[in-house]
Amino acid sequence: MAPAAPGDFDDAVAHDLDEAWVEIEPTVVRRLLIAATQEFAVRGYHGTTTRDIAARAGLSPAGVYVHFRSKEELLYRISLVGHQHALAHIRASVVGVDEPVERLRSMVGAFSCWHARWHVPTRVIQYELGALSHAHYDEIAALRRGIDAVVRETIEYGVERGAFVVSDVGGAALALLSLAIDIARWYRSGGSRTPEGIGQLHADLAERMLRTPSSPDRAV
Amino acid sequence: MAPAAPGDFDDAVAHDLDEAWVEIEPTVVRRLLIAATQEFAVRGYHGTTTRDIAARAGLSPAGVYVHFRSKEELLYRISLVGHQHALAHIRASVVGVDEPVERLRSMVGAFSCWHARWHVPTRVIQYELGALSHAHYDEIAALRRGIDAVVRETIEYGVERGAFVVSDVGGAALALLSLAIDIARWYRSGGSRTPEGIGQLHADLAERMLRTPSSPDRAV
DNA sequence: GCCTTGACTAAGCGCTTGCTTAGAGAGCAG
DNA sequence: CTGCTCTCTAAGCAAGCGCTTAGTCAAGGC
Repeated sequence: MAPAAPGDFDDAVAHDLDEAWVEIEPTVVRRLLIAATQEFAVRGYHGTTTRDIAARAGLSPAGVYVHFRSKEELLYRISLVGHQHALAHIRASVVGVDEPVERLRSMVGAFSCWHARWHVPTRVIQYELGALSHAHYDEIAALRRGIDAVVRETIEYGVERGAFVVSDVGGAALALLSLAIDIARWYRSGGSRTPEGIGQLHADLAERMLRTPSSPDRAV
Repeated sequence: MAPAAPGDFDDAVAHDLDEAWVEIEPTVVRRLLIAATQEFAVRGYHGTTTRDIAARAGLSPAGVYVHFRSKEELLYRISLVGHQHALAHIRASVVGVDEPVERLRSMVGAFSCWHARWHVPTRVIQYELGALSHAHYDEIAALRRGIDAVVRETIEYGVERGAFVVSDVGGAALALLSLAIDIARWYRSGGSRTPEGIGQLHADLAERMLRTPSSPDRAV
C-alpha cells in the first residue's frame, strides 16, 4: 500500500520534472508549470496557494498572473498537456504490433511505465480532475475516453483472434487501467522499482489475466 | 477510466453512508462524521470548509467544535474507523479458508467488494492521507501495513503450496491492492456494476494472474 | 426555587486566500 | 532622446478561512 507520508517526498521529486515540458514552453511559463505541478502533486490543488507556486518559480505572488489568468488555468494546462502526452503514448504503443498478446504487452508495459516515469504530473492529472471548471473538465474527459478506447480495442482484438478469454471486456479494461493509474498513488522515485520494471511486471500480469490457457505462463 | 465529474455525484452518495457509523457513535457526532465524509469525498479535505460540514449536519459553524477539536480531527476519526474496518474485513476473509486459490479468491473478492460498497469513505481514507498530522498519519500507516501483510501472506501461502507461480510477491501484492483501491476513484453507485460483481470479477482476474497453469481458467 | 452542566449559536477575530492595481524598470523602434 | 511594449513587483482589497468567545437555553440534581 505504501502510502504517501504527509509532505515528505517534496525534494525527491524535482529532478525528473523539467524534461516533461521542454519541448512545449519557454522559460518562465515552464518554470511556473513545473512549480505548480510539484505543489499540486504534494499538497493537492486546494492545498496549494498561488503564493507557493510563485515562490517555487522564483516570482512574486503577482508574477503568476502575468502568464496565467487564474490558478485553475494552471491546473488545466497541466492536465491538458499530460493527457495529450498519455494518449499519444498509448496509441503509439500499439501501432505495428499485430500479434494480440504482444500488442497487449506493449500497451500495458508502455502505459504503466509512463505512469511511473511521470508519476508526479500523473498524480495531478489523475486525482485533481474535480477542481477543473466544467468546460475544461469536458475537454479533458474526451481525451480520457480516447485512452479507454485504445485499451478496450486491444482487448477486443485479442478476443476476436482467439488469443484472449474475456467475458467482461469493460471490467478487464478497468482492471488494466487501475494497475497503471494507481501507480501515481504508490510509486516513489528512488526506490528499488524502475518504471521499466513495473511496465514489465504489469505486462506479465495482464497477459496472464487475459490469455487463453495453452502455452506455459511466464513466471511473475 | 470513468473520471469524476466536478461535484456531480454529491446527491447520489448520501444513502449508503449512514449505516457505516451506526454501531459507533450517537446521533450528532455521527451526523458530523457522515457530513464530513461526504464533503471530503466530493471536494477533498482542503476543498471543504468547516462551514460546509456544519451546514450539512444541520449545525451552526461553531457547532462542529463542541464535538471535535479541529477539522483534522474529523479526518483522523474517519480515517481511523475506515482503516480498522478494512483491516478487520480482509483478515476475516481469509480465516478458515485453507485451499490457496479459494483463500486468494475470498480475500480479493471481499476486499474489492468492500471498496465498492464503501466507496465514499474509501475515497477519503485512500486519497486524503496527506492531510493528516504526522502523529495521526503514523497511526494510520501501521494499520495499512497490516493490510499489506495479509495480502503478501496470502500470496506466499499459495506459492509455498505450489498453487501459484509468482516470482515477484511484492509486485503481485501491489497489483491486487491497486485493483481494489482504485475502485474508489472510478466507482459510481447507481451504475450497472454491483460491489459483489466487482468482487467476483477481481477474484477471477487475481486467480488467473497468480495460479499455476493446469486446470482450465474461468472465463472473465 | 436555585445552581450546575452540557449542547448549541451569533458574532466576530486574526489570518490567508485568489486576484488586482499602480507603477517601476528594461528593451527596442523611431 | 521619446514613446511604446512587455515583464515583473509592492501593496493591498474583498472574501473566505479555521477557530474562539460570550452567552442562550433546556435538562437534571438538590
